[in-house]
Amino acid sequence: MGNSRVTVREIARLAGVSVATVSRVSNGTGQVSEEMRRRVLEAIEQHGYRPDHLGRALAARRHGALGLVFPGLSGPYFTELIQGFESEAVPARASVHILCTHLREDSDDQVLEMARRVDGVAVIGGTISDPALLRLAEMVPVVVLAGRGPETVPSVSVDNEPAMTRLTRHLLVDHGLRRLSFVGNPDGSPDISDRWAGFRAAHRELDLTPPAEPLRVAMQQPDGVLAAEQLFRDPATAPQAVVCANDEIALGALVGALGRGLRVPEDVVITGFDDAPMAALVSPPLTTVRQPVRDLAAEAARLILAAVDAPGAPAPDSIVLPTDFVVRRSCGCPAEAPTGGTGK
Amino acid sequence: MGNSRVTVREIARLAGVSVATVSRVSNGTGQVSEEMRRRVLEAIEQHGYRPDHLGRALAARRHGALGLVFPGLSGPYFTELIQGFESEAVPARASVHILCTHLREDSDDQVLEMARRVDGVAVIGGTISDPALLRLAEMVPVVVLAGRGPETVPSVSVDNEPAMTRLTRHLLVDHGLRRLSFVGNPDGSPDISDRWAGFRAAHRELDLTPPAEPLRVAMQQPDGVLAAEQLFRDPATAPQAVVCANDEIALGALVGALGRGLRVPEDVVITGFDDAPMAALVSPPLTTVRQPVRDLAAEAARLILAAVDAPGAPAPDSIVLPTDFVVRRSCGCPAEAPTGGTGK
DNA sequence: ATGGTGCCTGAAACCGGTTTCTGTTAACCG
DNA sequence: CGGTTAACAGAAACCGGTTTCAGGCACCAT
Repeated sequence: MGNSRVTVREIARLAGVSVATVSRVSNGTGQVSEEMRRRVLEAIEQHGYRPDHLGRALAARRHGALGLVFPGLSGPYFTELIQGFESEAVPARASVHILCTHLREDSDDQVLEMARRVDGVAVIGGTISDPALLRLAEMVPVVVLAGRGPETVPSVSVDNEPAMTRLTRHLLVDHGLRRLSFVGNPDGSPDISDRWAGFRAAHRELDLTPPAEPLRVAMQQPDGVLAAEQLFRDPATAPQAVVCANDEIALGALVGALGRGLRVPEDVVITGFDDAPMAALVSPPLTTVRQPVRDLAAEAARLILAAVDAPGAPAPDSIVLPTDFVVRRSCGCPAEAPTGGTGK
Repeated sequence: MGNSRVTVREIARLAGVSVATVSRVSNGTGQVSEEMRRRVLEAIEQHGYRPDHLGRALAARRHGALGLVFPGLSGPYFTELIQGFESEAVPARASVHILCTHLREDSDDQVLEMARRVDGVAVIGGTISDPALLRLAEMVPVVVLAGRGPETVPSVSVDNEPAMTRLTRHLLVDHGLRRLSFVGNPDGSPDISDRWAGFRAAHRELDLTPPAEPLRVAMQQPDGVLAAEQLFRDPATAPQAVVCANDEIALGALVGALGRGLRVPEDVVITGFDDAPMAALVSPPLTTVRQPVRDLAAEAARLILAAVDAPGAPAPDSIVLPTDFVVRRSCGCPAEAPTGGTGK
């Protein structure tokens, strides 16, 4: 029993019926008499028959799988994405394929290759080129997750730019800070690019000149530590506030700043983006922007699943989810102040 | 061009040859005359033919995919695992399916279902029941990653117990500490169970009584913060050293301790396990045990791929990789002392 | 001229399912 | 009682590949 080598024809022979009947019983489709059903179910039960996924997939011309493509895996942000995506895929009986391109030379080809094994793909913004994205979209439904693609490819993202503008404005206006540094690489992903744009927009609103360049580092805690080291090396050029592209960097920067004996927020203000679980737990707690990461990925999965089920339907509109500005102590506010959304 | 709807028969018709010849050309198998090959390649090129993965998989009775099963995704440890696994799978042209069971009721069934879509599976220790593991092993090659399964299922892990014994002995003997707390849930995974065992073994070696119970928390930074809160609430019962089951917890505990105004290592010693990138960057840097997480997963992937290629071969032996004891300042040592392996 | 040998080629079977289409049977109706 | 219809079963085609097997042909040695 439990032998996965047993096929429809085998069951059909044992139950003394045709393969069509076995298929009908095992799928609950069509009309089957009580007597036949009983005989078939008995044979299925007795030999532990389970229809082969490949045979079924070939006949249905459907893989029963969704792809998720990353540049690289790092930090709680990505694990949240995966789990949000999975939470929608699994109930839909679709398995999840993942691919980390590591921004290798052949990333585009790898993604195209993956597309031939799944029914739809979500690509993290900034992972592959736009032309590749378009070719991908010809093959299977695609959505860009956390970022934007070409006009015709739907995407799911948050209102990065206004959120970061609001945060930056808070530092400039409410705290009267002037020398701000932005830490993160705008070329690394559309998300960061938007946040950098929001950061500069807040400066221009107030007729201030934003820094010409961000401090380009990767997105993890260690990168934040290194950034702090660089920013605070020379007290003369040290910023009053470090606006980090995400919480991971901010947490690293905080550790780095405290490690150098600086007080936060008295000597330097530090802010993040994401509202990762640690953000509320460090001392001082991190002022940041909460974004619904899991929902973001779940929404992407839903979009793809819908497109798979309704082929030929027009590509859905892009979705922008709202964020919340979360004021805590690392910006210099006395305590957890009231928060408000930035969504329209 | 690029149309994925074109099939072997279509190409065969266009090139005026049989499907067998097309198949031979596209796979480079068998003997084909130069003239035929040219005609077929031309047709393939012209119509952008790429063999369908499902058809091919069905004929080969091989999915070209490997599964990776987690209890849940969290922290750098798991992202490292995924990337290590992928680094072996991708060159072998196998895609990677992931499944987070979240320790749900139907975890076992979900994993069994996954097994029908892949050629082999790696299961993180402690994710599913032993009976399920055995049934899984009847279906496809399986290895337990970071943990142990039933005798007959090969596993890949590190020498957790001796490594933790060595670290604990260092605290007890070299630093003369006595009141140690272990933070982590031994029931959560075999890895942690072994580390807890190693912790106690070090006490018994010295005729000391280890704590009866660990402080059971989950494995992420926030859990470490909460643990610190609990441990240091009452100064009378506060431990002299906090031995954490992994670096994430230790980092959280460190943040929590510093946040309460405690000095590390003067007031309390904190140690980790993993040697995550942050371990070396915090102040004080974390004394910990380095384990080759990526290699661990890569090794698991290699084992599975070998088993898939050589069906019927006896299950390989389990593998235990060595670790390194990394002494830094959080244990009270003055600076980065010489390190040494614990592997046999 | 004959038989043997290798190289190519294509028809057909196969992988394991689903689905269409045809045919049988029984029930129902006037 | 004859005719229509609905319910059901099975043969065969299909999904898109690979592989076996038999045959055709050129070349070589006898």
